[in-house]
Parts: sequence; C-alpha cells; structure tokens
Amino acid sequence: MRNKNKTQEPDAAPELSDAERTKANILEVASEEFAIKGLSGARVDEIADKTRTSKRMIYYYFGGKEGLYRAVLEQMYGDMRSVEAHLDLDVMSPMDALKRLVEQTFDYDESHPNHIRLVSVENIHQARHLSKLKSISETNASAIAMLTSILERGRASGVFRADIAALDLHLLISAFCFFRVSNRYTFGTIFGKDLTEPKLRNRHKKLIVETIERLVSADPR
Amino acid sequence: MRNKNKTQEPDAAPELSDAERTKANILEVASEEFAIKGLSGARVDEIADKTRTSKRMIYYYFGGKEGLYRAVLEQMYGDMRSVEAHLDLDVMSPMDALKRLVEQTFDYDESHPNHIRLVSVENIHQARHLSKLKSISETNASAIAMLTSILERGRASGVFRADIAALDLHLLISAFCFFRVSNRYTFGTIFGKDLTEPKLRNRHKKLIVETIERLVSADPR
Amino acid sequence: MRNKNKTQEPDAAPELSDAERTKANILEVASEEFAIKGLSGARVDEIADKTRTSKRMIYYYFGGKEGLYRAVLEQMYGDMRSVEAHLDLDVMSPMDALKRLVEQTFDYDESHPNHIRLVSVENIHQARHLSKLKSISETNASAIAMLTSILERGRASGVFRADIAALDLHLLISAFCFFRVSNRYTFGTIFGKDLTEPKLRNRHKKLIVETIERLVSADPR
Amino acid sequence: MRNKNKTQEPDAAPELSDAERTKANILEVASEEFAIKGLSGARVDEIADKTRTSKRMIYYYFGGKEGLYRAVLEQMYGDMRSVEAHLDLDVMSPMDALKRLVEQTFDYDESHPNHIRLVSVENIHQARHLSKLKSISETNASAIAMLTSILERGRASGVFRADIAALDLHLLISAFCFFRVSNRYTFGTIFGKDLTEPKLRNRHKKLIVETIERLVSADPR
DNA sequence: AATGAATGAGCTTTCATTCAT
DNA sequence: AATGAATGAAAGCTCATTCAT
Repeated sequence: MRNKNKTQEPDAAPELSDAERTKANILEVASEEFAIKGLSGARVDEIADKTRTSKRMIYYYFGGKEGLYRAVLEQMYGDMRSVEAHLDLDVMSPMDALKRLVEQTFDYDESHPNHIRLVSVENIHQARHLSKLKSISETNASAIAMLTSILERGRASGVFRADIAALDLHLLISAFCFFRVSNRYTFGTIFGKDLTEPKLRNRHKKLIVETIERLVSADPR
Repeated sequence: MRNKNKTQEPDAAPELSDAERTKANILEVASEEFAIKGLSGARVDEIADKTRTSKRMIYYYFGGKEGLYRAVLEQMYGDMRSVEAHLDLDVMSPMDALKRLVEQTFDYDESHPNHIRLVSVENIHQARHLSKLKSISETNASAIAMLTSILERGRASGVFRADIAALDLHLLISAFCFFRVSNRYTFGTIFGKDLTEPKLRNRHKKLIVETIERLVSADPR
Repeated sequence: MRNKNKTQEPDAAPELSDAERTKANILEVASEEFAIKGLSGARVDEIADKTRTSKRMIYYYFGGKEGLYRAVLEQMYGDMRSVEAHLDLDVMSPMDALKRLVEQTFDYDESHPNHIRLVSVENIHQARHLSKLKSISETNASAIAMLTSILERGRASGVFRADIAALDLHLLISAFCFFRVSNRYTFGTIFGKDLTEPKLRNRHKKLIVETIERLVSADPR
Repeated sequence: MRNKNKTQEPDAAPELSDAERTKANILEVASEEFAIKGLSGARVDEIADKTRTSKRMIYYYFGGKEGLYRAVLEQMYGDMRSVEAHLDLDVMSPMDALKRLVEQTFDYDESHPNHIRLVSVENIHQARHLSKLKSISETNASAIAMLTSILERGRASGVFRADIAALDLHLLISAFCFFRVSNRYTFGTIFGKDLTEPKLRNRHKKLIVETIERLVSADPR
C-alpha cells in the first residue's frame, strides 16, 4: 500500500502514499485548529478549508469531528512518548540525569504549545476522549519508569533522599512546565508579564531545575 | 417555585432584590455550565433550563452568551480577590506566613475546581474575554504584593535567600496547585491515579510546602 | 393556552392557538409527503417549504424527521379510531351491521389513500416507529370488539356460523379494502386496469360485501 | 473469499461465468436490502459491503442504484411467472383446481416475504420503475388466463356461478395472501398477534380457500 | 419582569457517483 | 474485471438570538 515510489529520488524518510499524506495533512491542520479553538469551537468546514483536500475526506478517514479529534490526541501522545524514548539518561549521574529530564520537559512544553493546549482542551472534556484510546495505557509507564530508575540510583549513591515518590516529582515538574504554557494568557493579562519572553524563560528553566535539585537532595543542611 | 418575596420579612442575610436574586441564580448556573462544557460547548438553552427563570432574562441582564460568560469570569476573579484579602499574614514569621500562603492557595484551588476550569477555558480562548474586563487590573497587585512583603521580611531577617523573585515564586506555587486540579482527568487516565483522593491530596499539600521552603531557605547547607 | 378568541365570530369548531395551527399545518404537509415519498424518501426541506412556517419549527415542535413521522402516524391512527367510534351498529340486525361495517371499511380506505400508504411505509420499516407510540395499544380493541359483538349477536340469532373468529374476519375485510388502494399502482401496471375507476370500485364494494356475507352465513345450503 | 473458479471442474448446475456469478451475487444482496430498507432507505455502500465484489461493479453492471433496483424488480417478477407456469391445473376438477391455485398463491407469498415487500416498496413509488420494464407486460396474462380457464370449466359444469370475473377473484385471493405478509408488522403491533405463527397460518390458509369456495359456488341455497 | 413561539445562519454529516490506476 | 481514494451536492440538525404579547 505504501511505496508507489514513482520519482526515483533516494529518500531517507519513509515514503508516504497519497492517502497517508492526505491523512497527515488533515491531522496537522486539525491539530492546530483544535488547539486554538477547542473541540466544540473548531469548525469542520474551517479545518477542511485549510487542508489541501475536502471536507468529505475528513469523514472518509476519520468518521467525523470526534474521530478526527481522537486521532489528533492519539498522534500527539505518540509524539510525546517517542521523544521521551530518545533520552540517554542511564549514562549520566543521577543528579545530572534528573536535571536533564527537567530541562527536557521544560523545552518540550515550550516548543509544543499546541500539545499543551490540546491537553487542556481534553481536561475540559474530562478526558472523555482520551480514555477511549487504547494506545494510551502504554504511555504511562515510560515517564514514571525513567524517574523511578533515576531516583533509585540516586538513593543508592546517597545523593537523593529516600522519601520522594517518582509520581510526585513528575507531577511537580510537569505542573510548572505545563502551567507556564497553558496559562500564559491569563497570567500575561493579570500580571502584565509575557511568559514567552526568552529571558524570563531561561530564568524559569533554571528555577525549576534548582527547585527540583533542592527538593530531592539528601541532607540539605 | 418563583419567590416573589415582596413582604418585608426580617432576614439575616443581606437583602437581595428580585432582580439581583435572578441575576445571581443565572450566574451560578452559568458558572457551572461554562466550567464543565467550556464557552463554545455550553448551551444558552441548557443554562436557561437549569435556571429559575427563562432564556429571555439572560439576554435582558447579560446581553447574550458572551456577556454572561464575561460576568461569570468577573464574579470568579472577584471571589478570588476577596479570599486573598482575608489572610492575616503580617503577624506571622516570614517562613510561617509563606507556608500559610502556600497552604491557602492549595486549599482554595482544591475547593474551587470550577474556578480552575474556568481559567483553563479562558486560556483556551487566549484570555480574550478576561482582557476586556476593567476590574481585572486591580487583581494583580494583591497576590504578588503579599508575597513581596513576606519575601522582604524574610530576607531582612536572613532566613530567605535574596535571589528569588515574588513573581517566580507565585508561578511555582500556582502551577502545582492549579495543575493538580486542572489536569486531574488526563492525569487520572494516563497514570491510573485519582488526584482527588484525600491521602494523596495531603501528601501533595505537604510536598509543595516543603518544596517552597527548601527553595527559599538561605544557606541550605 | 387556547381561545385567544380575538375576533368575536361565534365558532362551533374548537379554537386553535397559533402554535396549534402551526403544528397542524406541519402535520398535514408531512402526512402527504411521507405518504408519497416514504420516510427515507421525504425531505425535511421540502416539507418545510410546503408549510407556512420554516424548517426550524419542525425541529422545535417534533424534534426531528423521525419525531415528525411518529406524530403523523399517531394522528393518523387517532383519526381511524375516531371514525370507527361513530358507527351505530348496535341498532341494526347482525347481518346489516356486518355489511355496514364492511362498506364503511371499504369507503374509508378509498377516501384515505394516504393513510393506506403510510401504513405500507410503516410496514416497510417493520412497524419500528408504530411500536414506540403509547397511544397505539388502545386502538386495537375497538375494531375487533365491534366485530365480536356483531358476530355474537348473529350466532345467537342463528344467522351466523359459530366457527368464524372476529380477528380472521377483520383480516379478510381489511386485506381486500387495503390492497385495492395500496397495490393499485403495480396492479394497474401489470393488468392495465385502473382500480380507482368508479364502476370497478362499486363492483368491488359489492364483491367484498357478498364475499363476507356468504362466508359467515349459517347453513348456506 | 473471492472465487476465481477458472478451472473447468464438472458442475451439475448450469455453468455460470464469473461475470454472471458476480451479477447474481449483487442481485441477491440488493434484493434483500431493497426489501428491508426500501429504495431510498437502502445504501449503495452497504449493498456493496455485503457483496463478494466492490461498489464499482454495481455501477459497471447496473449503471447505478436505480438500475440495480430495476434489475431486482425484473428478476423477482420473472421468478413469480416461472412458478405460476409450473402448475398442472388442467387435469383437476374446476373446484379442486381453484382451491389448488389459492393454496399455491398463499404458499408462495408466505415463503417469499421479500418479494411481497418489494412490491410494497414499488407501490410506494407508484410503480414508476416497474412501468419502465419491458418484460412486465408479458406477466399479466398468465395469472388471469389460468383463472379464466378454471372459471369457464366450472361454469360449464354448473358448479360455479356465472357472474364472477377472473380479475376480481384474482384480486380477492391476492389481497388476502399479500396482506398477511405485507402488513404483518403493523398488524402484529396493533393486535398483538404474530401472523407468522404456523397454527394461525394454517387456519388462514383454510379460511381463504373456504372463502373463495363459498363465493364462487353456484346456488349456495 | 417575564414567556412561548419563531427564526436565519451555519453546523455536522451522508450519499450516490466517479476518478486514477 | 476490479479497487481504494476522492468528490459535490444536499441532507438533517443546532444554535444564539429576537419577536409578540
């Protein structure tokens, strides 16, 4: 079904069939629209207009607005997972690995505001659509597993405290990185501060790293 | 069902006119609906049905759906402000005051999930409606002002570091407390953990307090 | 809700409010359309165009196409019942009463082809919609009850046989009267005979009366 | 699943080419679908899915949905005709032949409910499609011709009355047999009687035979 | 202050059909 | 002879809003 490969250009990236390119194009446009307008706010017509195909194809490939939204969610969580998988934290010291993980999370959220927004949208809908995706259950392990492994190594070498749970640490890191992006508008409006400003961003990146460092360090006295 | 309360029966609570009670009733219902369904997801008909009055009144008092939404936002931010005003932090030691402030924020967010959700909704809409509200500009001062004051006292007495900005601290505290509520659905779905569970809630309340404590402490060694 | 009665003209017929007239108008148009095109073949837009209101009102009053169809069915069965109720068969001899009933059925079907067609339509749909109507259960009694009463009187006086069931007789009468109307198109096409032709109609009316008469008569020898 | 039967295996049944088998398969599926859903209710996609081939073939062989429907009608009427041709009524007494013909009609209708339903469907459409089929005109003769012949023999021998027309008799017989099948759903819903129940079926088969017998008999006194 | 009826614009979805291969 | 992808036109339905009283 793939690789009709008419043009003979050598290509490292996997060949996409016309159909797959059409689907990818729709997903890309829809991802943006749902992120900006939300599920109920986005319009199928508008999404279709911004694709290079027609509205009919959305129904052909995704069954409808909700099906498209689910596909967008699925693709987004798949992307997040694949990024996590590409970190080589095992070769670093526990503290360096932890810092690295925090920075990674910070950078990912900063550079994927639409993903953050989609997660917010899905929370408004009480994760009703996310819970229908089979692929999701696999996601959970990775993030926590990595943290658990780092924490254990750190405890063994005596640099980390023993009473910090991986889940709690994950929550703390995620919360800060996520919130900076998700709430930048209300925050900007109320405090008159632009959270996308590079200086502030760097300061906050250092802040969350230091916060976590201080929290997990054994014997801070 | 209607309450045409025109006789002057003595009443402990501040007297509300019929009109004011009708408006309050609409706002209460709308607040819940917008928090659960979002701005585009909520339906004027449905809001009206859950009200003690009719759809016409929504247009009479609030001009339309957007006007109603703005009124809901305005009321909500007013409520947050009035809560902040009722803290007596000046009489406590800087560290106790800071801890108190963190606990207060945590408890407020836990007990006002609909407020959290409305803020999320408004962020999806890029704070477009919030920025139109005159009353909002006043809000900013209070939260930061309190923190600034505590930080200064702490620095003066040598218990706090000098290089932590009030705004950053506010962001860190808010992020964690807010995220626990705003993202409980996706978090619950992905990690299979219920963030409303009392034991977890208490653990997390202590966690954020300790995190902040460690962060601001001078000379942690 | 009724009887705004602005014009003082004395009126025997029950006054209809605007809303009731709107509903009645929609029902009338829809009845015709569903009878001619069937449920899936009829178009909401087309129905709306033929009414004196808009498509929106169809949804306002009937909830949708199926709801409208159900309302049409309900009204139609109600009409059939009310006609049956206005026969004074008790004062006639059993045989005259039976003949009268047959003629009545014949004439009703001939003069209400749309009703016949709607019943055909509903049978194509396996009576799925009819079975959802509460009001229908009441209908059954009347037709059979009348026949049962006539048959009993006829048996008692010895003019009727004892071994003919009311239900079977009803089926036989209905079948002929109904079929002449429901199948007039295929019949006309295949046999080149127009079943609406008055001479043929009269002949057939006499035929079904005589058929029933011969069938129920005691001792035909 | 496809059957590319290109080897010449000996086969008792008349050999069908691939093309003919494909067409037959489509017709069989379509016949069922149109009978159950009607012409406007049936879906080309759904018919294609239930077929051994693809949607394109429907257009290739039948030109479109209407063409397919016409082909279904044509096949069905052909089947009815061929059954009628296989009765050997000439060797029986007129009354026996007549009774046999009634029973035959009754049994055919009972065992071909989809044919009955298709005729109902076509009547909803005012026989618009049937009238376009050339093959139909030939059908008419046979049924009436047979009855005419029986009636003449019966009149000649004095057992039958002279004033009963073949067409009317045909109508009476058809009506009862057809109605029992076509209206079984509304009848079942309204009277709570299942017309497919074997006991009832046998009783009704005897009923229509006796009804016709009494009707045509000369000198019933 | 209040209400049931009405509406137009626009939304999501469906369908028979055709194209490219 | 066969198929997956694509499509335009139109279908059913929903929504915020306003009118008449």
